[in-house]
Amino acid sequence: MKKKTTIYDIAKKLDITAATVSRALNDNPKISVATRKLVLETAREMNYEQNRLAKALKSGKSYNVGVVVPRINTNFFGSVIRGIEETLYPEGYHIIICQSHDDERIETSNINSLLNLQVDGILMSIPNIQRDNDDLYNSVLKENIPLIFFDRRKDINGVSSVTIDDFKGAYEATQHLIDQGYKRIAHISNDRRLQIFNNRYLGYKQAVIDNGLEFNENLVIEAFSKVEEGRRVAKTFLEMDNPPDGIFSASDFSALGAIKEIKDHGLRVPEDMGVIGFSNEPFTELMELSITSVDQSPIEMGKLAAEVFLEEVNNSKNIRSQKKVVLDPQLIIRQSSLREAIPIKNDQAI
Amino acid sequence: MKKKTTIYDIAKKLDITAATVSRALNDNPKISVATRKLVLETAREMNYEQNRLAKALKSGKSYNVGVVVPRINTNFFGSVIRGIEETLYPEGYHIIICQSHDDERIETSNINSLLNLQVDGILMSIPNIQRDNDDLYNSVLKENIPLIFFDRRKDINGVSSVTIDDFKGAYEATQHLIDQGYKRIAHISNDRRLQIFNNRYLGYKQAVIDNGLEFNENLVIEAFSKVEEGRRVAKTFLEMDNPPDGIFSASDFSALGAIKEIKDHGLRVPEDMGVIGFSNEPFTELMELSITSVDQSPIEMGKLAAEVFLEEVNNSKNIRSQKKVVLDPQLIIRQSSLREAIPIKNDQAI
DNA sequence: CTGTTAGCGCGTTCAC
DNA sequence: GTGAACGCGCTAACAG
Repeated sequence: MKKKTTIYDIAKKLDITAATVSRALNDNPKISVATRKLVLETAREMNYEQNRLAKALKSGKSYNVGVVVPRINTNFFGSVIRGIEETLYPEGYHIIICQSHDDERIETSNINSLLNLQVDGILMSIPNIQRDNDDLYNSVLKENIPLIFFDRRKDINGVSSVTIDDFKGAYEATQHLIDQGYKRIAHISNDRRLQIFNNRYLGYKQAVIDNGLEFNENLVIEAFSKVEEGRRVAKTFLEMDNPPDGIFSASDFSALGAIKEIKDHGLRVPEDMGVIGFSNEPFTELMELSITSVDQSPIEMGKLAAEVFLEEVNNSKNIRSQKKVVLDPQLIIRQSSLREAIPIKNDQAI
Repeated sequence: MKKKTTIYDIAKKLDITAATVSRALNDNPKISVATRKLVLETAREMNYEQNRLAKALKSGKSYNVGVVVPRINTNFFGSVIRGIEETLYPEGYHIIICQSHDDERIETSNINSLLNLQVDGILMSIPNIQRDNDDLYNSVLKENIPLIFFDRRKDINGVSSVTIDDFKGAYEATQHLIDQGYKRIAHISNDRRLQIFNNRYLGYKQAVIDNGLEFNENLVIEAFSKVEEGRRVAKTFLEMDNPPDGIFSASDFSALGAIKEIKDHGLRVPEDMGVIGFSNEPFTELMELSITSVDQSPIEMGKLAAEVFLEEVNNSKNIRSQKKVVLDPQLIIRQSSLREAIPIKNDQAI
């Protein structure tokens, strides 16, 4: 274990006191230019590096931020974290990752553990199935450390959030289907206790109503974000007496499942049925029949969440801001919803 | 800022000394059962939590491990990190993530930064394009903290690694193509200064030779792991006087590009040409024409890397182990290489 | 068994 | 401007 050089080492060498070295290193105004220069030079010579643990213990600020996500190996969360890391690393912060596995108890453990590490902030998406962890979130606020939700948020007094406008994304997707001539639009939903899914549902519903179409609750079925689930729901739709001719899904995976099922039933996409997913997962672009989807710009979302954190941590510590940043979703039009041979407006379509 | 209870608080309350409290909390043998019980109880009452920063400062052990990957938002790296986190979190460790962006200078910054945080170990994949950062890796070893490479490794004295057997994976993929009746197998390679790609190349080559086929260097072309790159290389292959009828690609993305290009040339996959990728990216399974690929079991790889770290950190600190764990790759046979209507042996195929 | 003391590395009073 | 002294929270060494 090679010993690191401390401020004492360089103090001894220069025959001054450690306090002076500390001041020189921290740009303290009351110090002579000469000694500062001297200290900085010898610090470099001796490969001095500040011990961040000691500083953290002393100051209470660790320059670490905690990030809690249900799981890390999905394109969406991975990309958000990427955005967070890229914004915070240049500012001297490090990212500590925890996975909640959509489990409230693990989430509680994660957050307590992060608090104990004296993280300077926590950025997170709440678990999928969660009843009431408000006390937990409030305990973070009580410690006066910024808490920021991204994507899967919840209304908590004092907690900022960065999301996309799910309502708008869903509305535009549904509108696009209607514009393409589909007359009877169904919706594959997901657990609507989560705001994001409820908002997508509401956006869909509003678009249907605004276009003078009949809103039918039977055309809305919840499903997990899985291919098989999409198949299951599509099967139900197809076996109806009066089946839909368009599907807006709150998930790309269930959208894909729906497409597979539709084809297996001998129908064509997009000729007979139009399908749109949500999230713009990489595979939606790669498919032979590319899938129209709503992009959530996750990297951007991560960057913004990080920026909100930086604002909160740098500004007045006492005023809880509770900022709400809402990103614009972007409909990426691809083959699965393009029945009409209209010119493609969106240059991001293939 | 609500003050946390420290061992002093509980010492004062019990009218004993902080050292005793510390001993009680740390299962020190020389302490009476009575006081231990008393301490533990009041600790719980007062919601005491050990300050890990103070402990780290004192002990030099932070219970943090650093993970450095080129980028986090890919299925492979995300899954490895997932495996690492799931293994280390129950042991009380936290994961600090850094992205090197395949840049040596950022990598250097990452590692120095992690050392400064006094991480107890560093788990990483080396950057794609890298000349010689051996000094950097050795500086980690000099501090006597475990360094473990996963996937993208390099031979460094004292550094353990967890990889899959790329040679074997490539060999089996190529063999499978030959077994399916393809006679002239080409290879889309990648930067072979990286061991993984060189080993895939060697495995391919050996399989070709072992089967008595002609090995032709012209049938090996390097490409980045991108769809367009796969198209480019496939185009070159198809325009040859004597084009190949099978392609083993070191990447799923270039394999997909190749398939798209082949189809655009009016040929069929797998009837006219067989294609196999590498990594078992999620999309390979989802495609309408599902793609045969080599699975690298990334989550397992992460778990093993974490276990190797735990061994090294728990065992004798002075002996550098340099363990080499090699995982078995698994060929996932799907449609893109299945010309013969043979029964599918692999139950993981669709 | 338990109390006392000291130190991990740093920043920050308070004097001078 | 600079030095001396202290404390962040915890643990290890030495007493007793």
